[in-house]
Amino acid sequence: MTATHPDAAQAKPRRTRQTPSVRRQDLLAVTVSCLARLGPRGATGRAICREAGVSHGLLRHYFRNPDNLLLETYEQLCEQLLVWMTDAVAASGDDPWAQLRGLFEAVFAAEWSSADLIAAWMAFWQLARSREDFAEVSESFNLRQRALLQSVVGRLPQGPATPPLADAVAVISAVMDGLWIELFLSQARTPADRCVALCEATARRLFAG
Amino acid sequence: MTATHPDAAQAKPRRTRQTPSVRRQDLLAVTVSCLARLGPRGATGRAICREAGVSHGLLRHYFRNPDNLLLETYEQLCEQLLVWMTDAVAASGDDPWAQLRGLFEAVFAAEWSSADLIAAWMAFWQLARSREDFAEVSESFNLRQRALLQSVVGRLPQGPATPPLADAVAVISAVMDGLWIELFLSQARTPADRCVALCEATARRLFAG
DNA sequence: GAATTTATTAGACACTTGCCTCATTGTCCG
DNA sequence: CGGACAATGAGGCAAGTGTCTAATAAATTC
Repeated sequence: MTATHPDAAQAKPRRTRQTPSVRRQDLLAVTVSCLARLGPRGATGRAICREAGVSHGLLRHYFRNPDNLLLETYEQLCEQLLVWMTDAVAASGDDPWAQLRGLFEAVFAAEWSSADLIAAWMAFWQLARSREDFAEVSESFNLRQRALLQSVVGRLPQGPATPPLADAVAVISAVMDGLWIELFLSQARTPADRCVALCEATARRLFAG
Repeated sequence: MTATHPDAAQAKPRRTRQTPSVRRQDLLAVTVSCLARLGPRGATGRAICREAGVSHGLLRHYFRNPDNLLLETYEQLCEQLLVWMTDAVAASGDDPWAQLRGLFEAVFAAEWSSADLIAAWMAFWQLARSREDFAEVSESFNLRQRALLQSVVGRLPQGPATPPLADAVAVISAVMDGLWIELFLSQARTPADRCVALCEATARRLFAG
C-alpha cells in the first residue's frame, strides 16, 4: 500500500530476483474473496485470475497449479488467524478472564467473522475432507488453536463444579464454532457481540464458584 | 432392491429399466454419497450419473439440471433429519430431560453423524451462501430445528440462574453444531457418545437448580 | 401380437478448465 | 547501452461439463 505514482500503476510488483511477493500475495488475497463469493465450485484458477485482473497464464508462473494456490491460501489464513488470536490474548493483560474475553472478541471481530471469510473457511474444511494435504493443514491448525484455548482456560480459577479441563475446553470450543456457523448462516440472527457474550456466559457457567 | 430375474442380472443388460420413483430416489442417494466423497467440486452431474451407473442423459429425464438435483437432495435431507429428530423426541416419553437427551442422541446417531453425511451437509451450507434457492431451504430448516429445540428446552424446570430461553437455546444449539463440526473434522477426537454427554452437561448446567 | 408409451442410452454442440508453450514487455546489471 | 532475464500476456489443446436431440429397448395397453 505504498504511495505509487499514478502513471506507475504497473510498477506494483516490485521485482526482486527471488520471490515476487506482492503479486503473489495479491493472488492469495483474491483467492479468499473468490472462494467466499463463488464457493468452491466457482473458485477456479481462471476465475481467480480474472478477478485479480491478470491473465490465466500467470497463475502457473507463481504456483504449481490452482490447487496449490488454494492450499497456500489456506495455510496463510490459518497462520494469520492464529497470530490474530494469540496477539489478542497477549494484549489482554494477565487476568485469565480478560484473556479469554480477548480471545472471544478476536474470533468474532469483524475482520474474521465476516460471512465471506467464514464461507472461505468452510470451503477449506470441505477440501480437507477429500484431500490429504488440506487435511494436514486443518489438523495442525485445530491442534494449535485448541492448545491456545486450553492454555487460557487452564488458568481460570476453578469453581466447585468445574468439569475436567478437557471437557471445558471442548464445550467452549464447540460454542465458538457453533456460533461461528450461526453467524455464517444468518448474520442478522446472531450479531457478533451477542456471540461474544454467549461464549463468555458459557465459560463463566463452567467455572462458576 | 427389487427382485430381478437371475439371468437378467447375470447377462448384465445395458439398460435395466427401473420404476421412476426408484431410480429417482437412487439418484438422490447417490448425490449425497458423491457430494461426501468428491466434495462440491467433484459432485458434477456426470459424475453422479457415472456413480449411479446410468448414462448422463438420464439425469435430465428426472431433474431439470444438476443443480436442481442437488437442491432436491438438500430438501429431502432436511426433511428426513427433521423427522428423525422429531420422532426421537416423541419416542422419549414425557420427561423433558429425557426428550432432550433423545434429541441429542438422534443428532449424533451414526446414521446422521457420519463424516460423509456431515460433509454433504457442509457442501449444502456453502451452496446456500451463493444461491438463493438453497438459502431458502437452509433457512426453513434452521427455523424448524430451532423451534423443535426450543419446545423441548422450554419445558425444562428452571433453576435459580437459568438464562433467558433464547440464550439457552442459542447456546445449546451452538454446542450441538460445534460438536457436529468437530466430529466432522476429526471423527476420532470426539466420539459421538462424548458429544451427547457434553451437550447434556451443558444443558444441565444452564438449568441447574 | 401390434401399438404406444416411456425409461434409457448415445452422441453432438458449445463452453469452461487446467496445462502448456511462445511471444512481449519491462527491469536490472555489466 | 544493450543484453539477460524475470514478469506477464495470448492462445492452443485435450479433457470435462451441461444442454439438447435423436435413436433404442423395455414395459404397458389394447
